[in-house]
Amino acid sequence: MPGGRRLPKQTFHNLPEEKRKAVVNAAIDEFADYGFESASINRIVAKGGISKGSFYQYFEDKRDVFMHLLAVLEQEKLAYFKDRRPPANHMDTFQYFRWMIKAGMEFNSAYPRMTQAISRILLVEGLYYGKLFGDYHRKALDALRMMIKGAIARGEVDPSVDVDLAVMVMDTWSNAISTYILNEGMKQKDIMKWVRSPKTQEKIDKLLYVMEYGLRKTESEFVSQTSQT
Amino acid sequence: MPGGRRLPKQTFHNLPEEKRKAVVNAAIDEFADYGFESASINRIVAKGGISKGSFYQYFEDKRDVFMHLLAVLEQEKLAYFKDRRPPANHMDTFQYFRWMIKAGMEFNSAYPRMTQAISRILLVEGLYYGKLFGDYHRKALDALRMMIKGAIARGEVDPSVDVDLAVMVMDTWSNAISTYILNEGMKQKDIMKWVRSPKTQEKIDKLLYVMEYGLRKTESEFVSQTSQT
DNA sequence: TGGTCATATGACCGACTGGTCACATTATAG
DNA sequence: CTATAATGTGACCAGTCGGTCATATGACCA
Repeated sequence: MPGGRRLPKQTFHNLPEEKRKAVVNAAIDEFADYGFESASINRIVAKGGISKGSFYQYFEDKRDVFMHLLAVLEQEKLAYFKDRRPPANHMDTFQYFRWMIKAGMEFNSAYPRMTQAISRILLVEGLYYGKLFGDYHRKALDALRMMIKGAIARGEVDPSVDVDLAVMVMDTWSNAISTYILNEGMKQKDIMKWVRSPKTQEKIDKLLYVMEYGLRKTESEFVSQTSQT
Repeated sequence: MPGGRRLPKQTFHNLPEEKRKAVVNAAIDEFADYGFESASINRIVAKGGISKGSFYQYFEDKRDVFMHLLAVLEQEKLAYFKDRRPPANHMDTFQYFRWMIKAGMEFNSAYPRMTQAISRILLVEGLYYGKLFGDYHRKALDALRMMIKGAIARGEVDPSVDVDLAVMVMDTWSNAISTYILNEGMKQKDIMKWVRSPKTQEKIDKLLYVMEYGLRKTESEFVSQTSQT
C-alpha cells in the first residue's frame, strides 16, 4: 500500500523519551477522566507540557493520539507478559480462560489508569462510536471464538455447544469482571494487594465458576422452555 | 421539607400536551444519539420547536430534563404493565426473573429510543457520572437483593448462596441482555417481531439458562481452586 | 380601553472546542 | 560563520457550548 504512513508522525518518535512519556501520560489521564468525546486536546497539551502546534505535529487528530495509546498498551502488555506463562502446559480451556482473566487483572491493577482510559472508550463508548473502534472488539471476539472452537475440536467442550452464545457469555463476563475490578479497585489504597487478596480472588473464582458451570451444562441439558405452567 | 420544588417547573406542566411531547421526544432523540455529556440543549430546543429561553423556563438545566425523562419512563412503564401479570401465581424465583427480563424486553422493543437514551446514560455513562445517577442503579440492585433474600427465605435457593454475588450476576446479565437486544434489535426492520421470534427467544432462554444453572449450583459445589496442577 | 402579568423569544455572553498558521527558535551542514 | 531545514509556539480561527436577559407577545381583568 503506497502512502501508508505511521499514525503518530515521525516527529513524535524523534522526541526524547521523557517528553514522550509526559504526553502519553497526560493523554491517559485525560481519556480516563473524560472519555473520548469530552477529552480536551487543550488540557492534554497543557498537562503534557507541549504547545498545541506541537501536538498537531505529533498526531493527526484526537483519534490518532488514542490509537497511539492502544499501541502503547499492546507494547506494555507484551513486556508485562513476556515471562509469564500459564502455570501448566495442558490446561482445560476453562482453566486457561480463568488464567487469562486473572493475568489480565494483574496487568490492569499494575496500570489502572491506562486500563481505565482504554476500556472506558473501547468497551463502553465503543458501543456507540462503533464505527471508530468496533474493529478492536471484533478482533477480541474472534480470538474467543477460535478458543472455543479449539476446545470443541480437542473434545474438551460438548460439540453441540452454541459457539456464538459461548463467545457472548465469555466476553460479557470478562468485561463485567474487569469493570468490577477497576471500579472497586480504584477505591482501595493498594489495588494490587486488594486484587491478590484471597477474598477478591475467591469472588472472581466464584464468578467464573458460575459462568463455567452454566456454560458446560447448557447445551446438553437445555430444553426450550417457552411454555410456563 | 419547605422549598421543595418540582423538578420540571410549573410552566412546563402548563404547556399543551402536543408541545410537551415534542420537547420530550426531542430530548429522547438527543440523549439516545449523544449520551449525557455531549447532548446539546441547542439541538433539543431546535428539534423540539421551542426557543432556548423557554427551555430554561421549563427546566433548570440539562440534568433536569433528563430526570424528567426518567419520570416519563416510569409512567410509561406503569401504563404498559398495568394489565400484565406473571402468567402463574406461584413461580420459582428464576422463572419470575425470566418473566421480568422478557417483559422488560417487550417494553424496550415498544419504546426503543427511550430505552436507548436512558439505559445508555444510566447503565453505561452512569459508571463515570456515578454521583449524578448512581442512586438509580443502587435502587435496582436493592430490589434484586430483596428478591434473592426472599427466594432464600422461601427455601427456593440454597441458603448458603452468596447474595451479593448473585445480585451482581443477575444485574450483569439483565444489562448484557438488554444491551444485546437493543443493539441487535436496532438493526432489524421490525424490532417487536424480531424480539418475539422463536430464534431470539431461544437465544435469550439459553443465556438465562446459563446464568440460572451456574447460579443454582455455585455455592453447594464450589471449592476454592487456587492451586492448579 | 388600558393595565398587569405570565410566557415566548433569540441576540448575546464568556468559555470552551478542535484545528491552523505565520513566525520564532534551534539543530545541522557546508 | 552562514544557509538551510526541522521543530516549537501560541495567537487566532470558526464553531459550539450552557446560560442570561431585555424585550415582545398575548391572555386576562378592570
